[in-house]
Amino acid sequence: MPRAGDGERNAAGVDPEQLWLRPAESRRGRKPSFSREQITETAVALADAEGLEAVTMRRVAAEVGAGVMSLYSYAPDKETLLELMVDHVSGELPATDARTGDWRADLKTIAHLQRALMLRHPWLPGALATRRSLGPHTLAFLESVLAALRPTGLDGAARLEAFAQLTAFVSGHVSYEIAQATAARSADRSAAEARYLATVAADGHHPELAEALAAPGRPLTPEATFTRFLDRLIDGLDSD
Amino acid sequence: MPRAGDGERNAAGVDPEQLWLRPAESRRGRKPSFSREQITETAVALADAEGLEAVTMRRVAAEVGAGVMSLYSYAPDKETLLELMVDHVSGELPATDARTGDWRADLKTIAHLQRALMLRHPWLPGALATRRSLGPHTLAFLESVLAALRPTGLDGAARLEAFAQLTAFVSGHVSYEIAQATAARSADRSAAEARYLATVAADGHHPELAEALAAPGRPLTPEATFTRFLDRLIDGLDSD
DNA sequence: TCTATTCTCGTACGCTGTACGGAATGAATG
DNA sequence: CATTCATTCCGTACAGCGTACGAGAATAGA
Repeated sequence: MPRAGDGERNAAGVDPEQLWLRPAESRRGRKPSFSREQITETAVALADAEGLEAVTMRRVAAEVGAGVMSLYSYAPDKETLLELMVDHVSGELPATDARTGDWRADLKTIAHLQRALMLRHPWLPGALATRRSLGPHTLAFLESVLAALRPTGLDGAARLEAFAQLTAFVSGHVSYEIAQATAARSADRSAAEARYLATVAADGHHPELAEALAAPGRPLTPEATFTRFLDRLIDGLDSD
Repeated sequence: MPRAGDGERNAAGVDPEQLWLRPAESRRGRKPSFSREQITETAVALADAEGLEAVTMRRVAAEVGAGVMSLYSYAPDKETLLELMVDHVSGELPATDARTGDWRADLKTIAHLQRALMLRHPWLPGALATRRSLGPHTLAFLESVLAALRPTGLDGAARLEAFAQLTAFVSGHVSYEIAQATAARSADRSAAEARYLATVAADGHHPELAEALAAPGRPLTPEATFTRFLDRLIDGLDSD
């Protein structure tokens, strides 16, 4: 399972049974004007376009064309809405049940798909850092990763841990990748930072930093770096 | 450098030159009643005791015995205060300049120190997920890791990236570790979750999940898992 | 003593998530 | 058909957040 908490006090959230196991058999009462799907999709689109911090209840409601408090008929709180968003985009991951016979290759393929998903939804690593989803799409993905991990010979707990570790790795890498890209894009900020680092490097107390900054080497593509670290991680997965 | 951003709109922060390069030569004017150090330490203590979300400007001010707005004489905004906190605790990392001659062992030692730091300050992974510090302690630590990485033969950019990747890995792992521990501690929540997962596992569509949950295997200590993944990552560091 | 400078902090504003409760809706019941 | 009652819709309100503003207090140099 993906990680959660991150040192904050346990965010708790809502009972997963209540959240995910609802055939929704409301016979009586007023007909819903919106749908959970619709609201979730709107929130996802908003996060894609303007970042996770643009996703406020008021903003989502406005975008959907509903009153703010109407959202609370579809999700008990904002935290839950975020879980719905995470699970929703997880549905974009194809259920690659076609195993090639080489589990390492399979896992690498999966990780690259996960990376692509996170690049498509740059808010996803940030959202995953503080919560996890146990929704149907997430569980389907978990299921397929567990299947891919079967040939490793790892036991149950270890397979679950490997899944968490891989997700955390991809998430961490994409975070870094995005940070680099946006830093390069906002010129002022990164220029000030570069000047500051140059100052520090020139003080004589940071020779290693000075050299690392001076000799950048061939610029690796993020993709290449990702692949390299990923391969290390996966290749060593079944040892001991 | 550690990661930042996490898909959120660039939090920006404040010019690092303004922040970190200040001999503070105020001759005239009223004497400060507090100090940046004091405020930072208070905030760290608060986060240690009650989590990162307890660190509000009002709360820190109250704890310090100052008015809320007085904090803004010492840090231009909350984001900066968090950077100060991150750099402050980074000062607890010993500058292990004693290299053993085995760079892999050196890096593993460093990573274990980092993990211990994060376990001591459980809010740190969460804080690191959205920002990074370029303060003196952080840079000193960076310097020592770069030195340890020198024998790998990686070029400048690759060494910086390796540092970021290692930090992200440790951070990710400790997040997971903490989440597991706190989940186990809050009985209600994890019981509901276990029941839900059991339901899902029983639906026939998640055989892998069912088996992974059923056959937990010997319970690995977090420490052991950490070491195992860390070793994989570091052992493969110089290949390409 | 006067003046320039700096720190202190009460008040206030706009933002957040969401509790509450009344109005609207519509299926089930009498 | 009238009534009941579950359900959804949502305006209002509240506590809490980060922080802009500016008035007052303190201090060093002139």
